Amino acid sequence: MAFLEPPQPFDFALTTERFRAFGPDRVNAWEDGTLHRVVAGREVRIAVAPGGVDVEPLDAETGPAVVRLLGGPFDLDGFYAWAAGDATLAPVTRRLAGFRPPLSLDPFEALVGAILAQQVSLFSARAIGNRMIERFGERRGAAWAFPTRERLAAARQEELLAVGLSRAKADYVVGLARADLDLARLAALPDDEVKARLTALRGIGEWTADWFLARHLARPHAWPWGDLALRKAVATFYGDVDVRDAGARFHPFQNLTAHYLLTASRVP
DNA sequence: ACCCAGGCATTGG
DNA sequence: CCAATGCATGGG
Repeated sequence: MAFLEPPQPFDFALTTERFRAFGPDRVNAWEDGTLHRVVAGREVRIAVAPGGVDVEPLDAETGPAVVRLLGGPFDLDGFYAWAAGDATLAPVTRRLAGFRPPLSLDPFEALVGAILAQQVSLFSARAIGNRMIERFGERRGAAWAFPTRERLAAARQEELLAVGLSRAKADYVVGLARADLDLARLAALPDDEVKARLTALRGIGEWTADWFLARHLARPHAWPWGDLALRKAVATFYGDVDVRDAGARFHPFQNLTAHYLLTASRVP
């Protein structure tokens, strides 16, 4: 096992909590305290180590991917300094010190995962997603590679219904897979342009686009104000406020604020 | 048997 | 701009 130090501060248990919170995850598989994840076709194992993580195999391809997976790009120091001025957020950041919101490594995976999570509970979405991954993805050790865009572009609606998608979501997923849109190039565009390109697709609304900005592109200002769980979390911490407007209060750390409020409402 | 859960498109005001 | 409606599944 090779040692890798993500940006500090860093807390492995808090950062990986999301991979365990909603039932088993075939793509980010948790087994015996180790996170298993397929990167570029190979299984990578990630375990806690003093001051960082042990990664196997660690090379020029897996290292940067693992850092992103563990939320490396987020500016926690800046966030904590800013949050110290907010009487509600300050204790939350102290309690969750070192929590880095995990990032989706692949844009197609991020969008399909968000589509599956629309409207239903995350436990339900996870169960359906796991069945979809087992049918259309490929196993590599303890983890599964998420189904490729090409594979889902060729999927028949009936196959997707069989793993539990609604007819509408089956159409959304196949439509996205077949769409004439280079998902990797979205990373070069500003937030509102990314949202415009994505919401032009059937089945992708503002909520889905906001989570794509937040969890795949790590955009600091992403604020998924329509999210039901975020609405509850904001109500818990700030009372009866307009969640959409409240985003301005958290500028320029809306994304980290959303993740910290959500995790704080989940983790004792 | 209900009811709700980290939405969206469609239809009709 | 806003309200109502159907959607498929998992967990309580």
